[in-house]
Amino acid sequence: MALGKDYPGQDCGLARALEVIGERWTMLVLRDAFYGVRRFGDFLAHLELPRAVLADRLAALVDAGVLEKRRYSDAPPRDEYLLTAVGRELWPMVYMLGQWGNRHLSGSRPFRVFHHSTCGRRLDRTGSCPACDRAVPPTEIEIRPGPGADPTRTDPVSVALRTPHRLLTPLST
Amino acid sequence: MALGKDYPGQDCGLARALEVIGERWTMLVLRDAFYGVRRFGDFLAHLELPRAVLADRLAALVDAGVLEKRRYSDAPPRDEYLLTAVGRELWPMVYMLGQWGNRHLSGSRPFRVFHHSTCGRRLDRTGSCPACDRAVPPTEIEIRPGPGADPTRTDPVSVALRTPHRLLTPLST
DNA sequence: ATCCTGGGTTCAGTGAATGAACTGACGCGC
DNA sequence: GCGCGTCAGTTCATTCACTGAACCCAGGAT
Repeated sequence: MALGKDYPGQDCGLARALEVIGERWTMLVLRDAFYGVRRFGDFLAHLELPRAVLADRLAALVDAGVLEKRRYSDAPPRDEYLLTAVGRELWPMVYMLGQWGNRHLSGSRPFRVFHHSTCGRRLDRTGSCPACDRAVPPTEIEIRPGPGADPTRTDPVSVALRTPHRLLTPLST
Repeated sequence: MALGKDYPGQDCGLARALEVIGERWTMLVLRDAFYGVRRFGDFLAHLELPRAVLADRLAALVDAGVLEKRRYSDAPPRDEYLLTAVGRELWPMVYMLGQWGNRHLSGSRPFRVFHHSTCGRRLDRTGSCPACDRAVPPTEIEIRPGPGADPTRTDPVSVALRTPHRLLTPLST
């Protein structure tokens, strides 16, 4: 968002939340993090956003405690970005917003569908399993390609997501 | 958001949703609409955003079918903005994001608290009533001032929200 | 020694947000 | 009829964030 990313006059938790995750691209970065994306280059290729913006967003999310930057290799030095416990609490909002968009704005052909990995049932619009009758945490969710998925994309993330995948687990490599 | 508000490469319901409600100020406009704000001037005074941005956001939300513009007076000509059924489906996201912000970013003093109007119990973090054990629709929610509310604001919306108020019902005038 | 890869930073150009000023339709008091 | 006030915008110069391309640097690989 341009010119002042915060909302100083709003005495409201929503305004505080939007100051952290309300900027352009940020929610999509988080979505990818839930999908298992951890590395700068993977975010970059999948989201097709300017590198400078990605670097800024990742740093802001780390700063806010939503992501954690962790070194997974010293030679060469490589870092990965992981959702913290605070960040993982955002899953219901990310999921429900995506479902809302699918229902009303996507011609109702879902791009990806989400199943409860332990029982196989497809999640309802609130993110609950109709069989188990409870909200399913992201660690128990399997993402599968849906009928609307774009088959032409060749970036590593799009390719990896063409096969079923458990949320929060890394995307190969 | 600056320079392209959409995410053309993202084959995802979340991206579609963010193109509609992901711009700066838009979620706060929706929050106010749930609180009962309906008129241009009330949004303007409560959100303290530039008039041009408000006009743009309201028009975009009407265009997307999230809000409905309805004439409530012919002389003088006056319109009000109401949430449509599609827009009202966004309540869980607005509520849960606000709760997440309260928990992690607001020093944990909530600005406003939400109760189930039929039984009086305070809603949990998912927007459900602990007593009735179900998700509460916004029409059954009463908003009350919380301990962190700013007592210095004098705009009509802030003043009206200092007394308990049912969501989606108009704020006096 | 040179190339390649991953993960950035720098920088000019663009376009959206800002805030103040202006417009226009109408109601009201005189 | 005339001025004043209100509501809902539109216009416009300025400011600042996003964009995309170029550049940088560390550490293998060749």
